Amino acid sequence: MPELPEVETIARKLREGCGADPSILRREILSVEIRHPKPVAFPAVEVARERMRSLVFEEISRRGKFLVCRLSHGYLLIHLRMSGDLQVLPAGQPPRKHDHVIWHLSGDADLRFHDPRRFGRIWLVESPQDVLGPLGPEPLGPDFTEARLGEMLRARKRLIKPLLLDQTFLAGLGNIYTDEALHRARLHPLRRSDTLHKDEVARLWHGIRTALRVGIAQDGASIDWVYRGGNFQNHFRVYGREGERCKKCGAKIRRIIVGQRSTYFCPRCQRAGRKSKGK
DNA sequence: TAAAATGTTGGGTA
DNA sequence: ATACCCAACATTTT
Repeated sequence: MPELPEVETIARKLREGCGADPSILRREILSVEIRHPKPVAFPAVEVARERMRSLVFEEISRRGKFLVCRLSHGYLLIHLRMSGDLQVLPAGQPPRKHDHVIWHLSGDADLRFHDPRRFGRIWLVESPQDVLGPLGPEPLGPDFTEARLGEMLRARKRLIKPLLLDQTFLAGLGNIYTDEALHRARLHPLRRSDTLHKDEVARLWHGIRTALRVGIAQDGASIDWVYRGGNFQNHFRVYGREGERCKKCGAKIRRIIVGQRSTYFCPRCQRAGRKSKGK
């Protein structure tokens, strides 16, 4: 479920703790309980379990939609995909349905990977680049400039929405924040990437960064059956609002399918350019 | 009931 | 090589 702001929020909570939930930093992994092998992408399940034992969580960060845990040796990388979640619970609580991996930590705390759809994956690697290498730039990073975005867009001939969802193009946007960013930029989701003018590139750059920043400020979104405290769902301008009024112009929000994904936009604010579909 | 859900990947086509 | 389409993964919810 999570996109960049949700993963950022989870990383911060694991790092700093959250209310009664303690930080997992400096805690030692006493043992790892793998109740379902599916999420363990690398190395083999038993090897991963053995290697994690006695390691310590030294640093928690994020790259795109990946949670990056630097351990006292190597890195634990976690991708939550559609329905994954990470929670810290007091030791000794019985596992719940869909708790697939449980790290038993020093100080009587457990870290749990909970994932009903089981699309999520974890990796234990020496170098994070092995997994994170193909990712595009960080949209909130210092090297992602307006000029860089313009060059990136011009180098491709793709529809803008599927391109923004491509993690090798830009790391961290998902279906929600892409639609929100395009609305902020007043760009139609079917615009072709190499047709954007300079001011449109600037609007897109600001739209992407503002949507993500607001999402992070709201602790991410909590929708469907996963509630983890975020509030961004109450700030959606277009996502999930088919038939409702655009908060900017009052037109009815439309829903179309682009690249097999629901796509919400305002037909008045985000007018399609004449040559937007190419051909 | 059928459809849809914050994601990615692999296979096929042009 | 690039771009695009579809199916698949697995479960829950509306």
